[in-house]
Amino acid sequence: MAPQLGDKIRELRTKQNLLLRQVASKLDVDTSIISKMERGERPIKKEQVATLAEILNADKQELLTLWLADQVMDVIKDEQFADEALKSVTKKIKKGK
Amino acid sequence: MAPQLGDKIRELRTKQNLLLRQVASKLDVDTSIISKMERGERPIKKEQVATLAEILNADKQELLTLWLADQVMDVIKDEQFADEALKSVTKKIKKGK
DNA sequence: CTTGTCTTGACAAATATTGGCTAATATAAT
DNA sequence: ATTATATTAGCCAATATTTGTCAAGACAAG
Repeated sequence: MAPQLGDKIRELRTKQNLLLRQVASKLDVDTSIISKMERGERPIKKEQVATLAEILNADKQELLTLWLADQVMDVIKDEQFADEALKSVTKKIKKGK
Repeated sequence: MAPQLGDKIRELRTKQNLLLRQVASKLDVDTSIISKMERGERPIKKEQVATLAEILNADKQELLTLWLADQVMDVIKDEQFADEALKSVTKKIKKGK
């Protein structure tokens, strides 16, 4: 199953032997913030995702899609009629909105 | 296509010849707020949807589903990879999250 | 022109979000 | 065990967003 964006970022970072503080300085935020982002404790801003893709040499589109999926999940988690609503939205956007 | 929640509410209200201020008082908000809710200019709170279903003798589940679809739309509108993200989320929730 | 309904915009108060700091906790090496 | 480095947790202040209230405007009916 598709991971959450935070998991993906941590995976990319550790595979390249980068430290939190190294990524943090490039992203210009405190180390603790990145740590929280990776663990899903803090939301990640869209522009930050793009920057992270560059820092980590990752596919920007892939990360942005994960990011968006996280946003959607935030909205529908714990919702009883999530499936119905998703279906309806899917239809709607296929028609060019 | 499924209407937005606001449209549906206005439809229900006018068909029953109810005035904004009548619904407003039952919902305990200012008239202007309802007006904006119906036109999608102000977000509607989840609890308010349930109350509105009672006031308007509508199906609570239907309204809540419309409400949720609106929430999702807010997130994905203007997003390039909306379809991809939606697909992934749909899969994820089918597996019981 | 008066009345009633609905809409709109401006404003302030309340709430939420954000990031930084610092201290605490791991983890690893010697 | 001590040192060095990495990560995480908690709290605070600044900022942004949301919220409701109010007054004024638009519009139609009589």
